[in-house]
Amino acid sequence: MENDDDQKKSSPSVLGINTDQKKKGTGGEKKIRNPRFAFKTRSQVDILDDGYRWRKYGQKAVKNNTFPRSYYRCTHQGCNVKKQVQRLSRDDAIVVTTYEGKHTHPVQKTTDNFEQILNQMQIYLPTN
DNA sequence: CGCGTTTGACCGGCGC
DNA sequence: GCGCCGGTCAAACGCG
Repeated sequence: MENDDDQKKSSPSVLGINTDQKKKGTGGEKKIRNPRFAFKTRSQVDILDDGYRWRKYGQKAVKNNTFPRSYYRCTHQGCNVKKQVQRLSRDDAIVVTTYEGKHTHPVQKTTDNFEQILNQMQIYLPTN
């Protein structure tokens, strides 16, 4: 078998993905940047339905925090938006939701409840 | 049946 | 040069 490479994993060849994750180019520079903004919400659950569908792709513990952080990604065609949810170690009742990227599709669910959540959430603009 | 979720393992970059 | 950390992906399973 060919094992040449047995190395496993690897290869994302077929995926072809892309996105732009990091790439450095030579200068080219893309115009697009990933807008990042975070929300501080007071909730007991990290799953806040903002009207979009999210798929969890990982969970890792954070330093300085006894609670783990959850990574979510938007499952829309052409919508490469990423979202991360983290709980404050000091206030387990506070949930911080960070959105990265911009949605290319409009929301059709508009959860009214979400509107109420906005009422409790505070906006955080990274020192960006 | 399809989708979403979970866990483990791997990779790259950086520091010293 | 090496080790460490963070971050992401893959596969498999269960549910409605």
